[in-house]
Amino acid sequence: MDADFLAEKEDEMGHSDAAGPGQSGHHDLRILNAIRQIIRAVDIDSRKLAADHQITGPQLMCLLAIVEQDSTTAIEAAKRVHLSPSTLVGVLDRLESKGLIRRQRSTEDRREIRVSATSKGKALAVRTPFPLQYTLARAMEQLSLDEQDSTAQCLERLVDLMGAREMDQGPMLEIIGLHARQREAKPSVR
Amino acid sequence: MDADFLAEKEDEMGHSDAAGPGQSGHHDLRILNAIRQIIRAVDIDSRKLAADHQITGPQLMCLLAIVEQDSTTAIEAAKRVHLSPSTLVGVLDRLESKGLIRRQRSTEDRREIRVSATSKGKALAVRTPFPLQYTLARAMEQLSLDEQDSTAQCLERLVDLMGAREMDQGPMLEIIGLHARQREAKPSVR
DNA sequence: CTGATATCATTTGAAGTATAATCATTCCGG
DNA sequence: CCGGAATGATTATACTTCAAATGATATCAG
Repeated sequence: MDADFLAEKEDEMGHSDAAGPGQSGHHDLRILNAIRQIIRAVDIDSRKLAADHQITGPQLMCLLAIVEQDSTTAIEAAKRVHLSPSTLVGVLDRLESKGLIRRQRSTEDRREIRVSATSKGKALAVRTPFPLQYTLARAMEQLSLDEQDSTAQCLERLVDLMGAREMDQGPMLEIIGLHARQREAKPSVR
Repeated sequence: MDADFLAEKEDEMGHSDAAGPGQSGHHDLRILNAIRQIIRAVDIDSRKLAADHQITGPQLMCLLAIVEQDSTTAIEAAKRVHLSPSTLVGVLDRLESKGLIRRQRSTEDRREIRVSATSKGKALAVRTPFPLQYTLARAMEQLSLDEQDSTAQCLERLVDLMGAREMDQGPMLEIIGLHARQREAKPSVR
């Protein structure tokens, strides 16, 4: 499989799980590789969604979050869709220029911008299918419900593990830790 | 979990999420949501990698693919790293401007550009761990080998189902012995 | 040989994404 | 009340990513 051409290098570097000589060390790289391909597929499909419905995946996600709440602030919406505020601004710009949302400066706290969906935006939100991109949807069709569930769990756990880490520690600390690991070839068993 | 705010809407609005009979329900949405968070985490980590090693994740992936082949064309490299040609050009531009790779017009077929790593590029490729981003690496550390494997299988199956693989059944062999070549610092250009 | 077609690399244009810096406003301690 | 810290939104900058259009070259049919 494709990941192998990188996995080999990993072994040489003495990275993680040195448990299996020559074999077991490349799970993480396999995963990264798979993720990159999934990223690409999702991105490509988002473009198709855009061609069909004049709205991209991320835009639809944001619009749905806004419709759902009737009115929110940018920061609040950003948290909801797991995007940074600055990213969200760009998405909101595009949604606004399409007339799907509205921005109004809050009267109480003039720093805030209240964001709400226009009737056009609400209509689109109702009419447009979920931002589940086509290829992913097709892939899901081929899985049993149990498999879908386990796939979801698998990914969600990954998200948990990644997210939980990030909150608890200073970024510098974790980087230093990783550097140390490079040299030690420390067994990465939990 | 965060995916709920969308799953809820689904029920409410009677959306049947392309995957078929209503009850396959939120699995796919959970998955899409998880994927988006993973995308974000990988992206954020790529920035940390860049801060530490002056090279981003995608750039390093491309550089590794180039180093490994000694010399290749843009199209060939693109297939190898699962990127579109137009995407690759940008990455190559940055690698070239950092002096890590070299571009030379092929003499036999003047349409082609032979891409090869400079000694500086090779050195960096050997020295830099691998493009496994930090947060993902940490997440992996917390999983048993079995869990890592099942996670990898899970993602790879998804990739397979999505058909993201059909594009590249290219030659991914003769990779063994990559580091041997790297260590020898053999400059031979075949 | 010539014109049509295919292939390779690149450019163009657009979107998504992040961090860091900036601007405006609010809040709060003295 | 005032000045600095905190907060919300945005801008600036940079990178990744794609499809579509372009330019240069090769290949092939006639």
